[in-house]
Amino acid sequence: MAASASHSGQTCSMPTGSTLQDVAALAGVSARTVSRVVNDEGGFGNATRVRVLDAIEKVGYRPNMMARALVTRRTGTVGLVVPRLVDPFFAELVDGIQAAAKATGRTIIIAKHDDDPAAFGSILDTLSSFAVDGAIVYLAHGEAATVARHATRGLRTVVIGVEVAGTNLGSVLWDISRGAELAVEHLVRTGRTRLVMLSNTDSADSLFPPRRETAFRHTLQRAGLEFTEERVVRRDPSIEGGREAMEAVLAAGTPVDGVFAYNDAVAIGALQALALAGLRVPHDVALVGFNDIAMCSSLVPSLTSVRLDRTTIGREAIALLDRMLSSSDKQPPVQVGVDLVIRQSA
Amino acid sequence: MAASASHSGQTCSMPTGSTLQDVAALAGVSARTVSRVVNDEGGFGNATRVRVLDAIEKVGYRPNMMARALVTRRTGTVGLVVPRLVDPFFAELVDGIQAAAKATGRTIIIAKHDDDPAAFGSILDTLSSFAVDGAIVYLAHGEAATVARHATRGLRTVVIGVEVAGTNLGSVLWDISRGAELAVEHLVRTGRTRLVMLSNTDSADSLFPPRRETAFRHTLQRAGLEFTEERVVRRDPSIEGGREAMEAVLAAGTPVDGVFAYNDAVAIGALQALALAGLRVPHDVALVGFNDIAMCSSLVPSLTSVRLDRTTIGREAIALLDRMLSSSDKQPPVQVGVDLVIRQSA
DNA sequence: CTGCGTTACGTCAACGCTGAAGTAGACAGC
DNA sequence: GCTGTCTACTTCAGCGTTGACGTAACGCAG
Repeated sequence: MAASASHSGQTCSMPTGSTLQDVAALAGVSARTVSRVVNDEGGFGNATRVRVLDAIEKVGYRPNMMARALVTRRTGTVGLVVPRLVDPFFAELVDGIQAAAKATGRTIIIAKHDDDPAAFGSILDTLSSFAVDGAIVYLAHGEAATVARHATRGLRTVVIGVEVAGTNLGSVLWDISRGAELAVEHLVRTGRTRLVMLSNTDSADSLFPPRRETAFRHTLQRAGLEFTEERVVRRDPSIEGGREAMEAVLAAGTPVDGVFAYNDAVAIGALQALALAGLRVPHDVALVGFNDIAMCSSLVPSLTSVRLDRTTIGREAIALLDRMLSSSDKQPPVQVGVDLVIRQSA
Repeated sequence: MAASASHSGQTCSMPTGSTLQDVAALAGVSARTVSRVVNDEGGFGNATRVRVLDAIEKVGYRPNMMARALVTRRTGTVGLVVPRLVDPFFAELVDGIQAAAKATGRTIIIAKHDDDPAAFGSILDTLSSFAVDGAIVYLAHGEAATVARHATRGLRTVVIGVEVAGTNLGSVLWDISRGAELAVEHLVRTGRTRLVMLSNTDSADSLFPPRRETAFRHTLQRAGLEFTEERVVRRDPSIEGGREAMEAVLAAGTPVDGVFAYNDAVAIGALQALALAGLRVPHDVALVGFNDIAMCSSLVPSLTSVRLDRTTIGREAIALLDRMLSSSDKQPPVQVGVDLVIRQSA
């Protein structure tokens, strides 16, 4: 077949790309041999290799991943599930993971769940359908059970950010408590004594312990500074929330010369509120954010923040998934360090 | 086979999820019938449907997309290629497209090319390998030829943001010139007469015409305001670039009471520079951004900006791709409206 | 010249699914 | 009763690829 390839051999509309068969026919070998060359399995002569490679070039052959995946059960694809893409933290996280995946020749399928448990479940179903080699997920609230169930069914999964106990999930963790300590210690060390934390409303009732708040309290106490409940103000962890929280602190007349924000967005909001109130940062009030999103260095004043290195997280997550794919032993959680990036704001 | 399903029927390690065959055996019908039920093709009795659905539930069957795609040549997947994910504009664009895709039951594979032509090409190759139904791409500089070549090979492609002439690509466009006009007209209408544009260095030599700059010049002229070259300052289209550009304007002593920024990041930078210089926005200087990223409404003062509605763009891109998939006729470009969102800064 | 190992292939079946075509039974009309 | 039409199925092949296995040709030791 396809022997009608006349001199120019140009098949006009190539609706379904060419296959191993086409290449084989042109090169005068069997499809199996072409497959061997494509996958560099060895077991072919050099002359054959050259002929096959030529033919591949000529017909523009691209391996069909669907067919390959059907037989090998590996797609070279990793599902990545995050709550949101518009949040710079997650956008940068995705970026880091994708860079790491690229380095190991994997493709990433990104999905977002918007903290919707139903969406979360169906995303995992879809990923299974697509026969991803594994998944890296940042959990929706309380969806640990769902992800654990899928993992039991065979989806190798790395959870990032929290440890889910008693399952065969992998974990890549960072020490939020330590990060918060670093931030507060820095404020104390630079002479701030009237500290306030702008926290997340979720912290009050979250399934996860309010690690930043706990660290804030303990670090204050260790430093011999008084902790009172009015020194933690909780709002939505957004710019607006941060602005409101800071305004609330100022309106309440709480004396303040240092602020630890739940995340960088909150810190940005605080920066706005302080500017509106005519307070200078860091002269009057020092300010520390959390996450170290890219924008921190672009602010005026630039924002001191606790850094979670997304490149490292990505690399570790992919590496852990690799280990989980090549061995079914339970893999220990991976800790990624946090550090404080000191800029102008504190 | 698999008749060993004892009373509880629990297969412990389920490495390769169950198949149509497994369901068929349990329900006592042929695999083809199960397939019919799964795809709701009709041609089965109600009793059978219930039995099959039960069996599906029981064995936890999930269709294997690879196998299905191999036969049907449709994966229900769309490749989405953007330059960057960390840029809020693209993050929001991805969000909009993904929302639209979800509504039509599609899955999105996201890839980023970082304006690297080599990466761009290999991304398109990968997408072809994965047999995506189509692709939505935001071009890297000058990669129109690459995308056109892939389109010729059968990859249905929608290009967003620019029109690529003389090809079988679809386009979703927005009228940047009109957006720039709206912005500048607004500044003029509100009594600003000493306008400055903070532009992109690329504008000078880009393959794309510098539409914002042209519109700026023409709108000034139409309004009877003098245009001089010093009224356009070009820098990197980032926060830092915007800050530098604004500082350059102030340092040069160019009189200014209105600023049109290349994008919102530049506007944010300008906002910083103006604040540092003790100028109030909008009292002393009015400021308009471009794109209307989410953060515009969170700034202080909130930023007036030209809105490109990402939800609409996403919906139109997916709809256009749908049309391209169901008909091989050349589809006309789709225009998405732009408008000006007036906030505090102008 | 035989036996055995190695290299370089080819052949065949299978992955899980669906399109096409077939079949068995029920039911209607004349 | 015969034909035709419909419904509800079944059977079979094949999508493009790779794993398992077969085999022809060659080299080389004895």
